[in-house]
Amino acid sequence: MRISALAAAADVPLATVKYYLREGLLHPGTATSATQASYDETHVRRIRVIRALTGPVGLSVQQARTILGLIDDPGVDLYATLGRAVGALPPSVEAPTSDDPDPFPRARAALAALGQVYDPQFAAVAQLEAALAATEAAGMPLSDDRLLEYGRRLREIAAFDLERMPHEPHAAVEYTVLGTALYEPVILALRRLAHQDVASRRELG
Amino acid sequence: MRISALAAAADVPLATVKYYLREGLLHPGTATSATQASYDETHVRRIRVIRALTGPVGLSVQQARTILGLIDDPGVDLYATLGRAVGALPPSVEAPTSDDPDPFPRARAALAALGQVYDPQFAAVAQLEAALAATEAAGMPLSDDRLLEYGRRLREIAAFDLERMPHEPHAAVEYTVLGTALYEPVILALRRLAHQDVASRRELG
DNA sequence: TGTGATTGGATAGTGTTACTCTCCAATACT
DNA sequence: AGTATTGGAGAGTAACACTATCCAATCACA
Repeated sequence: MRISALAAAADVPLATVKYYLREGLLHPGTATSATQASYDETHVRRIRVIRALTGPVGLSVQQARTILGLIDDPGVDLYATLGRAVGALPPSVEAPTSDDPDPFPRARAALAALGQVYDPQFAAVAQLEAALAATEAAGMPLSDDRLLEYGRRLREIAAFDLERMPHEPHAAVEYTVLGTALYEPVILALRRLAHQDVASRRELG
Repeated sequence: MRISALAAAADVPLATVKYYLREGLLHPGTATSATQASYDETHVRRIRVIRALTGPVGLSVQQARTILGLIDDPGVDLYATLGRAVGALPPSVEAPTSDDPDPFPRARAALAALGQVYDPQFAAVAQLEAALAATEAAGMPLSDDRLLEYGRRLREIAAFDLERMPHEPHAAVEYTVLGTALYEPVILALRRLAHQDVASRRELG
């Protein structure tokens, strides 16, 4: 398959395929001559993953490159790999100043209330802190009972996710990293739709 | 309070306050002379909401303007207002061609499986369709049991949200619109952290 | 009452991002 | 033989969220 066939198969403009190659999101084809290379199904699949990540998931090309890099070449430690992947996911928050004795007061309190263990280095802690700070700044702080409700339901979802994790290490990384990112838009859409469903039932009942 | 005091109180650059005024995200102060206007606490709060929406929630200035406009001036119909608000939230998906007999096959099947009623005009339907299409394109389609699990937990969360909705109409709009947007980053962060917590318990146990 | 700072407002400039366009010489097809 | 397409490089573009510069009209204080 030549580059124009690849572009057609993945349904993206040729110039965009060239752009992904240049940016290192897409692995080069195997060169068959000085001005020709051939591409295969792995390239088509890769482009589809790139579009999924930069589209619904909302990643920048830079973030997508990081995520894809982790899948292609995961470290030995699945936990550390997932940590790096979560750090690349939006919302990106900058690391706190290292001399701050309590950089995440809201997140710390919330996780304590939930009884959850966590690694303060994990990017999601800073993300939770920023999200909680935003709710307060906007005048709608997260109440304790809401935190408990959300935390409980999301832990049930997380437990389900982990039950389905493949055993083979490479597949596990791909499942975990892509599953974290790809299912998030589904979760948000389902909550928005559930609001509508619950509201309509309440009106009628 | 003059404009520089407002900028200091809300902790944003003065030039940015002027930008928000120009873009219509922030209501003008009351003019006290040809070159002076005075601002109050409502302006400070508004800027905080703007920063919350354009920061952790990840809205563009354009999207934030739409959301804020709906809160300021909601229609008589809460349902329609929420629908418009959800349409302004990312991920933005374009409306399907009107002559397509079945524009949302995946979302339709998913909502049928969940037994949920929905309005096909509701933007979240198109968002769910795009999110499901992305999972398939990336080679990780959402299985039926996962859909059921996610749908059930999110409906529980949605029911909780609605229970806490204020009765006064204006407060209800603000709660619903801001609550949908502001709590989403919290939900994603909590899922990411729950993965870590559940995984660590599993290893130890 | 002078005088330096600040104001609201308008206009233009900046850096980033995700493409998109244009060229090019070197093949490939017919 | 001649037209078309290729991979690759470079520059261009449009949108975005500020940010900087100006300006004449006040204002605040000495």
